[in-house]
Amino acid sequence: MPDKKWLSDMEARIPHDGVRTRFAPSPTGYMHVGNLRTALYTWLIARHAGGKFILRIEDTDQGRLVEGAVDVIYRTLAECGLDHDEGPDVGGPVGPYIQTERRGFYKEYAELLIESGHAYRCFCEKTESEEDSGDFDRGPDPCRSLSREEADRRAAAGESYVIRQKMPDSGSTTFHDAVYGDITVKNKELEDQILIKSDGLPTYNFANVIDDHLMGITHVVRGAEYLSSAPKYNLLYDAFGWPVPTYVHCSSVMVTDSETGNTRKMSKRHGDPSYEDLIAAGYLTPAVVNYVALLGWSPGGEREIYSLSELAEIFDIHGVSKSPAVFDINKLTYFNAEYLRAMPAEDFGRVAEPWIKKAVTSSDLDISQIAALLQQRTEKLSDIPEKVDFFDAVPEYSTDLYVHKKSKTDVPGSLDTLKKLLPALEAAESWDDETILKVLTDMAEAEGVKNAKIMWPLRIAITGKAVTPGGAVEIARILGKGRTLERVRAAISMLS
RNA sequence: GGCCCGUUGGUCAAGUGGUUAAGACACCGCCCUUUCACGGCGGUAACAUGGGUUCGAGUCCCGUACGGGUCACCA
Repeated sequence: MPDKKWLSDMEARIPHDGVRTRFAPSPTGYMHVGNLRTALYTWLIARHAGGKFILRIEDTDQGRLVEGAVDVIYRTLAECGLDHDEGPDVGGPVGPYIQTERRGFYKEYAELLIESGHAYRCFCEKTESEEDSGDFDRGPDPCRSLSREEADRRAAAGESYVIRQKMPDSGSTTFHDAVYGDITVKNKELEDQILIKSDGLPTYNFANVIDDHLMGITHVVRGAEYLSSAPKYNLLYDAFGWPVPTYVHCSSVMVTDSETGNTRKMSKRHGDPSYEDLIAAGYLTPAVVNYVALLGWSPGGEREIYSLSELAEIFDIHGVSKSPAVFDINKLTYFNAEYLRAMPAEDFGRVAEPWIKKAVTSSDLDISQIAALLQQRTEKLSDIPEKVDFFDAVPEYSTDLYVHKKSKTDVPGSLDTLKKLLPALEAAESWDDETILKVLTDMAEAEGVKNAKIMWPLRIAITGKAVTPGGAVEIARILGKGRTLERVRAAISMLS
């Protein structure tokens, strides 16, 4: 490699201070569950080793930039607690951290490769409109090598050319992956991939190698879709004489297609949930993070609930699985319910309040008391509104609800119960659980029946629902005496 | 189609030559109980397949099937 000043300057900037990992998304969409998992594993590897986690934006595809996508990345990482030590927003020793701001570098390195015979300039005759599709025998594009002079001439004339990596004609390349082990491919299977596009920007495959090296990345964590490109990366590292980082390829996150029943890779295109979708659907960030951590990785024991910092402590690449994992919303829901139940009551009240208010608008009802009823029975926050809508108003309901075998109730019996209950409740001097319960149990005793036979009709009368969070006593308490009596009267007239 | 990777119950998975093949979700049953839930107890359910190697294979090797990935001037 020729010794050029800029080259040694670049090398001099590279930190050698332990583990450095990077999350390198392209700002072209939203954070899918798979992306989030990759980011999480990348972060965990760094934190576990006490190393640095770097954010790099890969925006070399000018045609696919999506406005606001970078903000989604920042916001998601921040919400999930995946803090980065270096990145476009916080800077760092090896910036810039946005690839389009590094465009000058790539070309220089590509030129180095041309000088050493590992790459060549070329002009592709084939135009885009001629691209065939459907068959997989397309092979390399027909192109013509260009000398430097020709290339300069073309450039001056406003015409473009690309720089391709020259693959060896024979032999094989072996690379090591921390998850998959050693993988060997024949060099003749490798195509002369494009390094620098005609717009002067590097391809992902080239920019990645350059940046990972220049940023001192020790562990390259990425999706398994890059596994087949890895030999080409190795060849590039070798051509530059650079050390090859530890590869950590993670299998895909799959989803069961509701229509076909088959599994397929999760994708935005099919409407599979992104991180933001899950949050909007009432899932808690730590639950999502915890679940996603275990989707394709196992700590080995029986425990499943881990905080982010606990995950960082125990994370081990050896637990990463090779086979694709199916995203199971049921299990995520279970994790979410666990997190919801484990929250301090005040915290739950705070996160539940907006969801309760979607259905409960009466200002005189105590939202925190409703939240208390909900905490042990909520799997995801979005389930809340339909659970509590009756607080506002009793929905239309069938008298069939008064028929309950286990409580031994029927319609006429319920009417009778409610008629007797009304004056007893009216007579109550205070309105708390103890008082209300006593009214009900006293009546049950007087009638010589089980408590349930009294409570069931009352609960139906004041809620109009077969299933409610909490029982008759608690709901009557929250409703207040006035509203409870009003509803009992309404039920009596309805049944009469 | 070529190349690469994978395959333990419906799902996530433990398991690194000798186990009655964990555990969790989901599902079912029972108990608890003022509905539902929570909680407790129990249950159904798996090593894709055929050959090797070995005293012995879910664990190692080969084939087959199935699944996934890749074969872009996208990442």
